[in-house]
Amino acid sequence: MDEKGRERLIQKYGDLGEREKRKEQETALPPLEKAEKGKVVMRFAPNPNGPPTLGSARGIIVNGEYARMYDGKFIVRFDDTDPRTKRPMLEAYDWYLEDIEWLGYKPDEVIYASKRIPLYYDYARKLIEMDKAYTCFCSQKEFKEYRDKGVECPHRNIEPEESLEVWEGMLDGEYEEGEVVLRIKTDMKHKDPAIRDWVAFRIIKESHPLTGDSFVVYPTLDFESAIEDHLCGITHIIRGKDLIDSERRQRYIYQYFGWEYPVTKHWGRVKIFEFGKLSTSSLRRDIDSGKYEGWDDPRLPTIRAFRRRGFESEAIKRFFISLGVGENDISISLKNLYAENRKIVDPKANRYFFVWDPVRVEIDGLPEEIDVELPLNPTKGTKRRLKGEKVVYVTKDDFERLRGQVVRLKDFCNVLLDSKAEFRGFELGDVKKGRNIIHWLPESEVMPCVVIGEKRWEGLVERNVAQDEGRVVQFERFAFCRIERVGDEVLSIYAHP
RNA sequence: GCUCCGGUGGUGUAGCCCGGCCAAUCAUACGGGACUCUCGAUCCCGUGACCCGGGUUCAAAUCCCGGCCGGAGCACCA
Repeated sequence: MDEKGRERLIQKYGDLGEREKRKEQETALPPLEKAEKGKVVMRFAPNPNGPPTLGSARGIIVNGEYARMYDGKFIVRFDDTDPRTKRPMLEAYDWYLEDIEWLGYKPDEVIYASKRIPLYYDYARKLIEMDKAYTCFCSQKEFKEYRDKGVECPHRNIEPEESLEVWEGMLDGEYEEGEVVLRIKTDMKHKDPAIRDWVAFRIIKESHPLTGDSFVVYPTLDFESAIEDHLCGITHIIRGKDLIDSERRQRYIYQYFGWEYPVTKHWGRVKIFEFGKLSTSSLRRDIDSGKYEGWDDPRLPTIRAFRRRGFESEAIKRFFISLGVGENDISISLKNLYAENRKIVDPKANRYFFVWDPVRVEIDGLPEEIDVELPLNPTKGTKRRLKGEKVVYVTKDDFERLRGQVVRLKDFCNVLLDSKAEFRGFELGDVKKGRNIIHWLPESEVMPCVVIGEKRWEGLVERNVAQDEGRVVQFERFAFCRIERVGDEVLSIYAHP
Protein backbone atom coordinates (compact mmCIF):
# COMPACT_ATOMS: atom_id res chain seq x y z
CA MET A 1 0.00 0.00 0.00
CA ASP A 2 1.41 3.37 -0.89
CA GLU A 3 1.25 6.62 1.08
CA LYS A 4 -1.53 7.97 -1.00
CA GLY A 5 -3.77 4.98 -0.45
CA ARG A 6 -3.16 5.16 3.26
CA GLU A 7 -3.95 8.83 3.43
CA ARG A 8 -7.12 8.27 1.49
CA LEU A 9 -8.27 5.65 3.92
CA ILE A 10 -7.58 7.82 6.90
CA GLN A 11 -9.37 10.69 5.33
CA LYS A 12 -12.38 8.67 4.40
CA TYR A 13 -12.54 7.01 7.74
CA GLY A 14 -12.25 10.18 9.72
CA ASP A 15 -14.79 11.92 7.64
CA LEU A 16 -17.73 9.82 8.74
CA GLY A 17 -20.31 11.55 10.77
CA GLU A 18 -18.98 15.03 10.22
CA ARG A 19 -21.88 16.37 8.28
CA GLU A 20 -24.43 18.95 9.37
CA LYS A 21 -23.30 22.07 11.17
CA ARG A 22 -23.24 24.53 8.36
CA LYS A 23 -23.83 28.26 8.87
CA GLU A 24 -21.74 30.10 11.45
CA GLN A 25 -19.01 30.02 8.85
CA GLU A 26 -17.41 33.19 9.95
CA THR A 27 -17.54 32.91 13.69
CA ALA A 28 -16.30 29.38 14.04
CA LEU A 29 -13.73 27.04 12.63
CA PRO A 30 -15.00 24.07 10.64
CA PRO A 31 -15.24 20.83 12.57
CA LEU A 32 -12.06 18.88 12.96
CA GLU A 33 -11.73 15.40 11.56
CA LYS A 34 -11.78 12.55 14.04
CA ALA A 35 -12.06 14.93 16.93
CA GLU A 36 -13.71 13.81 20.13
CA LYS A 37 -14.71 16.17 22.86
CA GLY A 38 -12.31 16.09 25.74
CA LYS A 39 -9.69 14.08 23.90
CA VAL A 40 -8.19 16.55 21.49
CA VAL A 41 -4.60 17.63 22.07
CA MET A 42 -3.33 20.46 19.90
CA ARG A 43 0.01 22.16 19.87
CA PHE A 44 1.70 25.28 18.69
CA ALA A 45 5.39 24.71 18.06
CA PRO A 46 7.42 27.78 17.18
CA ASN A 47 11.11 28.27 17.04
CA PRO A 48 11.69 31.44 19.08
CA ASN A 49 14.31 32.83 16.76
CA GLY A 50 12.44 36.11 16.61
CA PRO A 51 9.32 37.66 18.09
CA PRO A 52 5.89 36.27 17.31
CA THR A 53 4.35 37.80 14.20
CA LEU A 54 0.93 37.88 12.65
CA GLY A 55 1.85 34.56 11.05
CA SER A 56 2.49 33.07 14.48
CA ALA A 57 -0.86 34.39 15.57
CA ARG A 58 -2.52 32.18 13.02
CA GLY A 59 -0.88 29.10 14.48
CA ILE A 60 -1.75 30.11 17.99
CA ILE A 61 -5.33 30.99 17.21
CA VAL A 62 -6.26 28.06 15.03
CA ASN A 63 -4.68 25.46 17.29
CA GLY A 64 -5.73 27.15 20.49
CA GLU A 65 -9.25 27.58 19.24
CA TYR A 66 -9.66 23.96 18.25
CA ALA A 67 -8.37 22.84 21.62
CA ARG A 68 -10.97 25.03 23.27
CA MET A 69 -13.72 23.95 20.90
CA TYR A 70 -13.24 20.32 21.86
CA ASP A 71 -12.39 20.89 25.53
CA GLY A 72 -8.96 19.57 24.79
CA LYS A 73 -5.40 20.44 25.68
CA PHE A 74 -3.22 23.09 24.15
CA ILE A 75 0.50 22.60 24.34
CA VAL A 76 3.14 25.13 23.46
CA ARG A 77 6.40 23.60 22.43
CA PHE A 78 9.54 25.46 21.52
CA ASP A 79 11.24 23.67 18.64
CA ASP A 80 14.58 25.22 19.37
CA THR A 81 17.03 22.56 18.36
CA ASP A 82 19.28 24.50 16.06
CA PRO A 83 21.64 26.82 17.89
CA ARG A 84 23.19 28.04 14.69
CA THR A 85 21.13 28.42 11.52
CA LYS A 86 17.88 29.22 13.29
CA ARG A 87 19.36 30.34 16.54
CA PRO A 88 16.77 30.98 19.24
CA MET A 89 16.58 34.41 20.78
CA LEU A 90 16.51 34.34 24.54
CA GLU A 91 13.92 37.09 25.04
CA ALA A 92 11.64 35.61 22.43
CA TYR A 93 10.64 32.63 24.58
CA ASP A 94 8.81 34.94 26.93
CA TRP A 95 7.47 37.07 24.16
CA TYR A 96 5.73 34.04 22.75
CA LEU A 97 4.24 33.14 26.08
CA GLU A 98 3.06 36.70 26.65
CA ASP A 99 1.53 37.06 23.25
CA ILE A 100 -0.20 33.71 23.46
CA GLU A 101 -1.78 34.81 26.68
CA TRP A 102 -2.71 38.15 25.23
CA LEU A 103 -4.44 36.37 22.38
CA GLY A 104 -6.52 34.64 24.97
CA TYR A 105 -5.04 31.16 25.20
CA LYS A 106 -3.58 29.41 28.20
CA PRO A 107 -1.13 26.67 27.42
CA ASP A 108 -1.76 23.54 29.44
CA GLU A 109 1.89 22.76 29.11
CA VAL A 110 5.03 24.47 27.86
CA ILE A 111 7.85 22.35 26.51
CA TYR A 112 11.38 23.34 25.61
CA ALA A 113 12.76 20.81 23.16
CA SER A 114 16.31 21.89 23.80
CA LYS A 115 15.98 20.81 27.41
CA ARG A 116 14.72 17.38 26.50
CA ILE A 117 17.43 16.32 24.12
CA PRO A 118 18.52 13.26 26.16
CA LEU A 119 15.03 11.93 25.69
CA TYR A 120 15.47 12.01 21.97
CA TYR A 121 18.78 10.21 22.30
CA ASP A 122 16.96 7.27 23.90
CA TYR A 123 14.68 6.91 20.94
CA ALA A 124 17.59 7.24 18.56
CA ARG A 125 19.33 4.39 20.33
CA LYS A 126 16.24 2.23 20.06
CA LEU A 127 15.96 2.88 16.37
CA ILE A 128 19.58 1.95 15.84
CA GLU A 129 19.06 -1.27 17.75
CA MET A 130 16.03 -1.99 15.60
CA ASP A 131 18.21 -1.41 12.54
CA LYS A 132 16.01 1.50 11.49
CA ALA A 133 18.68 4.14 11.84
CA TYR A 134 22.37 4.23 11.04
CA THR A 135 25.35 6.47 11.39
CA CYS A 136 26.48 7.83 8.06
CA PHE A 137 29.86 9.31 7.18
CA CYS A 138 28.88 10.56 3.73
CA SER A 139 29.37 14.24 3.12
CA GLN A 140 26.26 16.17 2.21
CA LYS A 141 27.34 16.19 -1.38
CA GLU A 142 28.09 12.51 -1.51
CA PHE A 143 24.80 11.60 0.01
CA LYS A 144 22.90 13.85 -2.32
CA GLU A 145 24.26 11.82 -5.20
CA TYR A 146 23.14 8.57 -3.66
CA ARG A 147 19.79 10.07 -2.89
CA ASP A 148 19.24 11.43 -6.35
CA LYS A 149 20.16 8.08 -7.87
CA GLY A 150 18.10 6.17 -5.35
CA VAL A 151 21.08 4.11 -4.28
CA GLU A 152 21.96 3.03 -0.76
CA CYS A 153 25.09 4.56 0.64
CA PRO A 154 27.92 2.33 1.92
CA HIS A 155 27.09 3.01 5.55
CA ARG A 156 23.50 1.98 5.32
CA ASN A 157 24.07 -1.67 5.89
CA ILE A 158 26.59 -1.70 8.68
CA GLU A 159 25.66 -3.73 11.73
CA PRO A 160 23.56 -1.97 14.36
CA GLU A 161 26.30 -2.66 16.89
CA GLU A 162 28.73 -0.68 14.85
CA SER A 163 26.32 2.22 14.44
CA LEU A 164 25.65 2.16 18.13
CA GLU A 165 29.31 2.47 18.86
CA VAL A 166 29.72 5.40 16.48
CA TRP A 167 26.61 6.98 17.97
CA GLU A 168 28.02 6.84 21.47
CA GLY A 169 31.20 8.34 20.11
CA MET A 170 29.21 11.20 18.62
CA LEU A 171 27.64 11.92 21.96
CA ASP A 172 31.02 11.83 23.62
CA GLY A 173 32.32 14.44 21.26
CA GLU A 174 34.72 12.18 19.41
CA TYR A 175 33.68 13.46 16.00
CA GLU A 176 33.76 16.81 14.37
CA GLU A 177 30.92 18.73 12.85
CA GLY A 178 29.94 17.41 9.47
CA GLU A 179 31.84 14.21 9.92
CA VAL A 180 28.95 11.92 10.74
CA VAL A 181 25.17 12.04 11.11
CA LEU A 182 22.44 9.68 12.18
CA ARG A 183 20.00 8.82 9.42
CA ILE A 184 16.60 7.22 9.55
CA LYS A 185 16.12 4.33 7.15
CA THR A 186 13.20 4.95 4.89
CA ASP A 187 13.30 3.83 1.30
CA MET A 188 16.09 4.88 -1.03
CA LYS A 189 13.77 4.28 -3.93
CA HIS A 190 10.92 6.37 -2.57
CA LYS A 191 9.50 8.32 -5.46
CA ASP A 192 10.00 11.56 -3.59
CA PRO A 193 13.73 12.02 -3.05
CA ALA A 194 12.98 14.28 -0.11
CA ILE A 195 11.87 11.28 1.88
CA ARG A 196 14.90 9.09 1.30
CA ASP A 197 16.97 8.33 4.42
CA TRP A 198 16.75 11.65 6.15
CA VAL A 199 18.99 13.08 8.85
CA ALA A 200 17.79 12.78 12.42
CA PHE A 201 20.84 14.05 14.33
CA ARG A 202 23.86 16.10 13.47
CA ILE A 203 26.77 17.54 15.35
CA ILE A 204 26.72 21.26 16.09
CA LYS A 205 29.45 22.62 18.27
CA GLU A 206 27.90 25.86 19.25
CA SER A 207 26.58 27.07 22.53
CA HIS A 208 22.78 27.07 22.83
CA PRO A 209 21.10 30.15 24.36
CA LEU A 210 19.18 27.99 26.77
CA THR A 211 21.32 24.94 27.41
CA GLY A 212 24.79 26.29 26.81
CA ASP A 213 27.32 23.64 25.92
CA SER A 214 25.43 20.68 27.30
CA PHE A 215 25.06 19.04 23.91
CA VAL A 216 26.97 18.66 20.72
CA VAL A 217 24.51 16.34 18.99
CA TYR A 218 21.22 18.00 18.08
CA PRO A 219 18.10 16.45 16.59
CA THR A 220 16.59 17.87 13.44
CA LEU A 221 13.08 19.28 13.62
CA ASP A 222 11.66 16.22 11.90
CA PHE A 223 12.98 13.90 14.55
CA GLU A 224 12.41 16.02 17.61
CA SER A 225 8.91 16.90 16.56
CA ALA A 226 8.00 13.33 15.68
CA ILE A 227 9.01 12.07 19.10
CA GLU A 228 7.45 14.96 20.98
CA ASP A 229 4.15 14.78 19.20
CA HIS A 230 3.86 11.20 20.29
CA LEU A 231 5.04 11.80 23.84
CA CYS A 232 2.59 14.68 24.26
CA GLY A 233 -0.22 12.66 22.84
CA ILE A 234 -0.92 15.19 20.12
CA THR A 235 -4.04 14.19 18.24
CA HIS A 236 -4.18 16.89 15.59
CA ILE A 237 -1.48 18.92 13.93
CA ILE A 238 -2.33 22.04 12.01
CA ARG A 239 0.54 23.93 10.48
CA GLY A 240 1.91 25.45 7.31
CA LYS A 241 2.15 23.34 4.21
CA ASP A 242 5.86 23.83 4.04
CA LEU A 243 5.96 21.07 6.62
CA ILE A 244 4.02 18.63 4.53
CA ASP A 245 7.02 16.49 3.65
CA SER A 246 7.89 16.42 7.26
CA GLU A 247 4.89 14.27 7.87
CA ARG A 248 5.93 11.77 5.24
CA ARG A 249 9.34 11.46 6.83
CA GLN A 250 8.00 11.19 10.33
CA ARG A 251 5.53 8.50 9.45
CA TYR A 252 8.42 6.08 9.13
CA ILE A 253 9.31 6.55 12.76
CA TYR A 254 5.72 6.12 13.80
CA GLN A 255 5.55 2.95 11.81
CA TYR A 256 8.72 1.54 13.35
CA PHE A 257 7.48 2.18 16.85
CA GLY A 258 3.91 1.20 16.08
CA TRP A 259 2.56 4.62 16.99
CA GLU A 260 -0.44 6.31 15.50
CA TYR A 261 0.25 9.48 13.58
CA PRO A 262 -1.89 12.50 14.48
CA VAL A 263 -4.45 13.86 12.05
CA THR A 264 -2.82 16.62 10.08
CA LYS A 265 -3.96 19.66 8.21
CA HIS A 266 -1.84 22.18 6.37
CA TRP A 267 -2.55 25.71 5.40
CA GLY A 268 -1.06 27.73 2.58
CA ARG A 269 1.11 30.75 2.73
CA VAL A 270 -0.46 34.03 3.78
CA LYS A 271 0.90 37.13 2.21
CA ILE A 272 -0.22 40.44 3.61
CA PHE A 273 -0.25 43.24 1.05
CA GLU A 274 0.95 45.87 3.43
CA PHE A 275 4.01 43.96 4.56
CA GLY A 276 6.31 42.81 1.79
CA LYS A 277 8.36 39.75 2.42
CA LEU A 278 9.95 40.45 5.72
CA SER A 279 12.23 37.83 7.09
CA THR A 280 13.23 37.75 10.71
CA SER A 281 16.82 38.27 9.74
CA SER A 282 16.14 41.29 7.56
CA LEU A 283 14.02 42.82 10.31
CA ARG A 284 16.76 42.30 12.80
CA ARG A 285 19.17 44.07 10.49
CA ASP A 286 16.85 47.03 10.08
CA ILE A 287 16.32 47.30 13.79
CA ASP A 288 20.04 47.22 14.46
CA SER A 289 20.62 49.88 11.87
CA GLY A 290 18.00 52.09 13.47
CA LYS A 291 15.50 52.00 10.64
CA TYR A 292 12.94 50.65 13.09
CA GLU A 293 12.69 51.56 16.75
CA GLY A 294 12.50 47.99 17.93
CA TRP A 295 10.46 44.83 17.62
CA ASP A 296 7.32 46.73 18.54
CA ASP A 297 7.76 49.47 15.97
CA PRO A 298 4.23 50.13 14.69
CA ARG A 299 5.31 49.50 11.13
CA LEU A 300 6.21 45.89 11.84
CA PRO A 301 4.03 42.79 11.55
CA THR A 302 4.87 41.55 15.02
CA ILE A 303 2.13 40.89 17.52
CA ARG A 304 3.86 43.27 19.89
CA ALA A 305 3.46 46.02 17.34
CA PHE A 306 -0.24 45.35 16.94
CA ARG A 307 -0.67 45.37 20.68
CA ARG A 308 1.07 48.66 20.90
CA ARG A 309 -1.20 50.07 18.25
CA GLY A 310 -4.14 49.12 20.37
CA PHE A 311 -5.54 46.22 18.41
CA GLU A 312 -7.94 43.94 20.20
CA SER A 313 -6.92 40.31 20.28
CA GLU A 314 -10.48 39.44 19.39
CA ALA A 315 -10.11 41.22 16.06
CA ILE A 316 -6.99 39.29 15.19
CA LYS A 317 -8.75 36.13 16.16
CA ARG A 318 -11.74 36.78 13.95
CA PHE A 319 -9.49 37.78 11.12
CA PHE A 320 -7.68 34.45 11.14
CA ILE A 321 -10.73 32.38 11.74
CA SER A 322 -12.30 33.96 8.70
CA LEU A 323 -9.32 32.83 6.64
CA GLY A 324 -10.10 29.22 7.43
CA VAL A 325 -7.56 26.48 6.99
CA GLY A 326 -7.41 26.06 3.23
CA GLU A 327 -4.34 24.71 1.54
CA ASN A 328 -4.10 27.38 -1.09
CA ASP A 329 -1.89 30.39 -0.75
CA ILE A 330 -3.59 33.65 -0.11
CA SER A 331 -2.80 37.27 -0.41
CA ILE A 332 -4.89 39.47 1.77
CA SER A 333 -5.08 43.07 2.82
CA LEU A 334 -4.85 44.34 6.36
CA LYS A 335 -8.02 46.28 5.62
CA ASN A 336 -9.88 43.16 6.61
CA LEU A 337 -8.17 43.19 9.99
CA TYR A 338 -8.86 46.90 10.34
CA ALA A 339 -12.52 46.31 9.64
CA GLU A 340 -12.68 43.66 12.36
CA ASN A 341 -10.93 45.86 14.84
CA ARG A 342 -13.04 48.86 13.98
CA LYS A 343 -16.19 46.95 14.77
CA ILE A 344 -14.92 46.31 18.26
CA VAL A 345 -13.21 49.59 18.96
CA ASP A 346 -15.56 52.06 17.33
CA PRO A 347 -18.32 51.84 19.93
CA LYS A 348 -15.97 52.27 22.85
CA ALA A 349 -13.33 54.68 21.65
CA ASN A 350 -13.65 58.25 22.89
CA ARG A 351 -13.43 61.02 20.30
CA TYR A 352 -10.98 63.86 20.34
CA PHE A 353 -9.64 66.47 17.99
CA PHE A 354 -6.10 66.10 16.78
CA VAL A 355 -4.93 68.92 14.54
CA TRP A 356 -1.91 67.93 12.50
CA ASP A 357 0.11 70.63 10.76
CA PRO A 358 -1.82 73.29 12.70
CA VAL A 359 -2.66 76.66 11.18
CA ARG A 360 -3.56 79.50 13.53
CA VAL A 361 -6.86 81.20 12.79
CA GLU A 362 -8.23 84.33 14.46
CA ILE A 363 -11.95 84.71 14.37
CA ASP A 364 -13.06 88.30 13.78
CA GLY A 365 -16.38 89.31 15.17
CA LEU A 366 -16.90 86.44 17.56
CA PRO A 367 -19.53 87.97 19.86
CA GLU A 368 -18.60 85.95 22.94
CA GLU A 369 -16.59 83.04 24.14
CA ILE A 370 -18.76 80.01 24.69
CA ASP A 371 -18.44 76.57 26.20
CA VAL A 372 -18.75 74.05 23.44
CA GLU A 373 -20.10 70.64 24.23
CA LEU A 374 -19.06 67.82 21.93
CA PRO A 375 -19.75 64.13 21.86
CA LEU A 376 -17.10 62.16 23.69
CA ASN A 377 -18.55 58.80 22.90
CA PRO A 378 -21.53 58.84 20.57
CA THR A 379 -22.55 55.32 21.50
CA LYS A 380 -22.67 56.02 25.21
CA GLY A 381 -23.85 59.57 24.73
CA THR A 382 -21.11 61.06 26.86
CA LYS A 383 -19.82 64.59 26.27
CA ARG A 384 -16.64 66.59 26.46
CA ARG A 385 -16.05 70.33 26.54
CA LEU A 386 -13.88 72.77 24.65
CA LYS A 387 -13.66 76.54 24.89
CA GLY A 388 -15.09 78.29 21.88
CA GLU A 389 -12.68 81.18 21.77
CA LYS A 390 -11.22 83.70 19.41
CA VAL A 391 -8.03 81.93 18.42
CA VAL A 392 -8.26 78.40 17.12
CA TYR A 393 -6.16 75.96 15.16
CA VAL A 394 -7.26 73.99 12.16
CA THR A 395 -5.28 71.54 10.15
CA LYS A 396 -3.37 72.78 7.15
CA ASP A 397 -5.09 70.31 4.86
CA ASP A 398 -8.47 71.83 5.63
CA PHE A 399 -7.15 75.37 5.63
CA GLU A 400 -5.73 75.09 2.17
CA ARG A 401 -8.64 73.19 0.75
CA LEU A 402 -11.35 75.44 2.18
CA ARG A 403 -9.74 78.84 2.48
CA GLY A 404 -12.16 81.54 1.42
CA GLN A 405 -15.22 79.38 1.98
CA VAL A 406 -17.67 79.28 4.81
CA VAL A 407 -16.90 76.31 7.03
CA ARG A 408 -18.40 74.91 10.18
CA LEU A 409 -16.09 74.47 13.16
CA LYS A 410 -17.78 71.39 14.40
CA ASP A 411 -20.29 72.10 17.16
CA PHE A 412 -18.94 75.63 17.58
CA CYS A 413 -19.66 78.16 14.87
CA ASN A 414 -19.43 79.03 11.22
CA VAL A 415 -16.65 81.14 9.82
CA LEU A 416 -15.39 82.39 6.51
CA LEU A 417 -12.08 80.63 6.65
CA ASP A 418 -8.80 82.53 6.50
CA SER A 419 -6.02 83.45 8.93
CA LYS A 420 -8.30 86.28 9.84
CA ALA A 421 -11.58 84.46 9.72
CA GLU A 422 -14.97 86.12 9.71
CA PHE A 423 -17.58 85.00 12.18
CA ARG A 424 -20.77 83.86 10.43
CA GLY A 425 -23.00 82.61 13.23
CA PHE A 426 -23.47 79.79 15.68
CA GLU A 427 -26.31 77.99 13.99
CA LEU A 428 -25.51 74.99 11.86
CA GLY A 429 -27.68 76.27 9.07
CA ASP A 430 -26.96 74.80 5.70
CA VAL A 431 -23.17 74.64 5.76
CA LYS A 432 -23.52 70.95 6.10
CA LYS A 433 -24.57 70.60 2.50
CA GLY A 434 -21.05 71.14 1.32
CA ARG A 435 -19.54 68.84 3.89
CA ASN A 436 -17.59 71.74 5.20
CA ILE A 437 -17.57 70.62 8.78
CA ILE A 438 -14.05 70.57 10.14
CA HIS A 439 -12.39 69.99 13.48
CA TRP A 440 -10.55 72.66 15.41
CA LEU A 441 -8.85 73.38 18.72
CA PRO A 442 -8.94 76.43 21.04
CA GLU A 443 -5.52 77.94 21.60
CA SER A 444 -5.84 77.79 25.36
CA GLU A 445 -6.50 74.09 25.63
CA VAL A 446 -3.94 72.36 23.47
CA MET A 447 -0.99 70.13 24.03
CA PRO A 448 1.63 69.13 21.51
CA CYS A 449 1.06 65.67 20.11
CA VAL A 450 2.85 63.25 17.84
CA VAL A 451 1.36 60.24 16.16
CA ILE A 452 3.65 57.47 15.05
CA GLY A 453 2.66 55.10 12.30
CA GLU A 454 3.77 54.58 8.75
CA LYS A 455 4.93 58.12 9.10
CA ARG A 456 5.10 60.65 11.88
CA TRP A 457 2.49 63.34 12.31
CA GLU A 458 3.07 66.30 14.57
CA GLY A 459 0.44 68.66 15.79
CA LEU A 460 -1.84 69.60 18.66
CA VAL A 461 -4.40 67.72 20.63
CA GLU A 462 -7.01 68.78 23.16
CA ARG A 463 -6.09 68.29 26.82
CA ASN A 464 -9.12 66.14 27.46
CA VAL A 465 -7.21 63.27 25.91
CA ALA A 466 -5.14 62.84 29.06
CA GLN A 467 -7.92 60.83 30.66
CA ASP A 468 -7.49 58.15 28.03
CA GLU A 469 -3.82 57.38 28.47
CA GLY A 470 -3.19 53.80 27.47
CA ARG A 471 -6.43 53.46 25.57
CA VAL A 472 -7.54 53.60 21.99
CA VAL A 473 -9.31 56.76 20.94
CA GLN A 474 -10.55 58.13 17.69
CA PHE A 475 -9.00 61.33 16.50
CA GLU A 476 -11.92 62.65 14.53
CA ARG A 477 -11.42 62.83 10.81
CA PHE A 478 -8.05 61.18 11.23
CA ALA A 479 -7.84 57.64 12.59
CA PHE A 480 -7.99 55.38 15.59
CA CYS A 481 -4.88 55.73 17.71
CA ARG A 482 -3.67 54.47 21.01
CA ILE A 483 -2.57 57.07 23.53
CA GLU A 484 0.71 55.68 24.71
CA ARG A 485 1.98 58.40 26.99
CA VAL A 486 0.83 61.77 28.20
CA GLY A 487 3.60 64.03 29.42
CA ASP A 488 4.63 67.44 28.22
CA GLU A 489 3.50 66.12 24.92
CA VAL A 490 1.18 63.34 23.96
CA LEU A 491 2.65 60.31 22.26
CA SER A 492 0.19 58.22 20.34
CA ILE A 493 0.43 55.25 18.05
CA TYR A 494 -1.51 55.06 14.83
CA ALA A 495 -3.77 52.03 14.68
CA HIS A 496 -5.87 52.27 11.55
CA PRO A 497 -8.45 54.46 9.84
C1' G B 1 13.63 18.26 -13.46
C1' C B 2 11.30 15.10 -9.57
C1' U B 3 7.31 14.61 -5.61
C1' C B 4 2.93 16.67 -3.82
C1' C B 5 -0.96 20.33 -3.41
C1' G B 6 -4.25 24.03 -5.09
C1' G B 7 -7.31 27.21 -8.76
C1' U B 8 -15.24 30.27 -6.71
C1' G B 9 -16.59 38.17 -7.67
C1' G B 10 -11.06 43.29 -6.73
C1' U B 11 -9.55 40.48 -1.98
C1' G B 12 -10.65 36.44 1.29
C1' U B 13 -14.36 32.67 2.22
C1' A B 14 -18.84 28.84 2.22
C1' G B 15 -20.49 24.97 -0.98
C1' C B 16 -17.06 20.24 -3.70
C1' C B 17 -15.79 14.22 -0.36
C1' C B 18 -22.15 12.21 -0.48
C1' G B 19 -24.21 15.80 -8.45
C1' G B 20 -30.12 18.49 -8.45
C1' C B 21 -32.92 22.85 -3.09
C1' C B 22 -26.49 27.13 -6.29
C1' A B 23 -29.38 32.32 -11.75
C1' A B 24 -23.87 30.17 -5.78
C1' U B 25 -22.95 32.05 1.06
C1' C B 26 -20.71 35.54 4.20
C1' A B 27 -17.12 39.31 4.96
C1' U B 28 -14.21 43.04 2.97
C1' A B 29 -13.54 46.34 -1.17
C1' C B 30 -15.98 49.46 -4.69
C1' G B 31 -20.45 52.65 -6.45
C1' G B 32 -25.02 55.29 -4.99
C1' G B 33 -28.45 57.16 -1.30
C1' A B 34 -29.60 58.46 3.97
C1' C B 35 -27.72 60.71 8.60
C1' U B 36 -29.03 69.33 11.81
C1' C B 37 -22.84 68.76 13.17
C1' U B 38 -16.29 63.74 12.46
C1' C B 39 -15.54 59.41 9.76
C1' G B 40 -12.82 55.25 6.07
C1' A B 41 -18.43 54.32 11.54
C1' U B 42 -23.89 53.28 11.07
C1' C B 43 -28.45 52.28 7.96
C1' C B 44 -30.49 51.14 3.15
C1' C B 45 -29.64 49.93 -2.24
C1' G B 46 -26.36 48.27 -6.00
C1' U B 47 -21.88 46.16 -8.93
C1' G B 48 -19.29 41.72 -9.00
C1' A B 49 -17.07 34.88 -9.41
C1' C B 50 -17.46 28.73 -10.25
C1' C B 51 -9.35 28.71 -14.79
C1' C B 52 -10.00 26.42 -20.00
C1' G B 53 -11.48 22.20 -23.09
C1' G B 54 -13.62 17.59 -23.48
C1' G B 55 -16.33 13.39 -21.11
C1' U B 56 -20.10 10.86 -17.78
C1' U B 57 -25.29 12.16 -16.51
C1' C B 58 -32.09 13.70 -17.29
C1' A B 59 -28.83 17.11 -14.31
C1' A B 60 -21.82 19.23 -12.89
C1' A B 61 -18.85 24.65 -9.13
C1' U B 62 -19.44 19.59 -7.41
C1' C B 63 -17.49 13.17 -10.62
C1' C B 64 -13.57 11.58 -14.75
C1' C B 65 -9.65 12.87 -18.45
C1' G B 66 -6.45 16.52 -20.66
C1' G B 67 -4.46 21.39 -20.68
C1' C B 68 -3.16 26.08 -18.57
C1' C B 69 -1.86 28.89 -14.27
C1' G B 70 -0.17 29.26 -9.16
C1' G B 71 2.31 27.27 -4.79
C1' A B 72 5.21 24.04 -1.54
C1' G B 73 9.06 20.50 -0.77
C1' C B 74 13.48 18.09 -2.88
C1' A B 75 19.17 20.94 3.62
C1' C B 76 23.62 17.96 8.57
C1' C B 77 16.83 25.18 8.65
C1' A B 78 12.72 25.53 11.42
